[in-house]
Order: sequence, then C-alpha cells, then structure tokens
Amino acid sequence: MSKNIYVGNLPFRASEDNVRDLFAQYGAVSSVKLISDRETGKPRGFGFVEMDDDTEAEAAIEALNGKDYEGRSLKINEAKPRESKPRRPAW
DNA sequence: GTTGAGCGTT
Repeated sequence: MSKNIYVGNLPFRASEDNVRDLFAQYGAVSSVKLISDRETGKPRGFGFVEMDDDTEAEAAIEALNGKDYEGRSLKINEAKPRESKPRRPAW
C-alpha cells in the first residue's frame, strides 16, 4: 500500500532531497514533490511525500509532525486527493 | 508563506 503525506510549513531553504532524506529515516519514500506556484514561480512553502508503506508513512507523520526543522515547525499529516484547478477562465 | 499537474494519451 502507499500513502500520501502533506508536509506544510517547510523552510524555503529545504529541497526535495532534504525532505526525502528526512522521511527516509522512517521508511521507504516513493516520491517527493515540493509545491511552487505554477503561475508566479514563487515557492509555496509546502510539499507532498508519498511512501510505499502506509504503516511507515504514519510512523513518519507522527515522528516528524510538529518537529522543528531549520527554524520552522513542520506541519505534517495525511494528504487529501489532489484537486483539479482551472487554468483558464470558465467563460 | 499551508493540500500539487500537464499541454495532448499517463
């Protein structure tokens, strides 16, 4: 099984590799994706981590949620399904 | 600084 993990309040200095290594300590990381504003290109300060094992994912969430990282308190929890956002006006 | 996409067939 796999599980999506939402990682918020990330320090802008952190990169996908940093997050992956952080979660890898608690389980196998399937993929990591840091989110930036697609239209402005500015970092949003959050990202997503996908883990192949849901049990390890939950362990990582509990272990890393609220943890201080690079001066910021990480906010981690199970992610919600991605929503399709309009890239163009409805009219 | 808080819940992701892409531009044609995953």
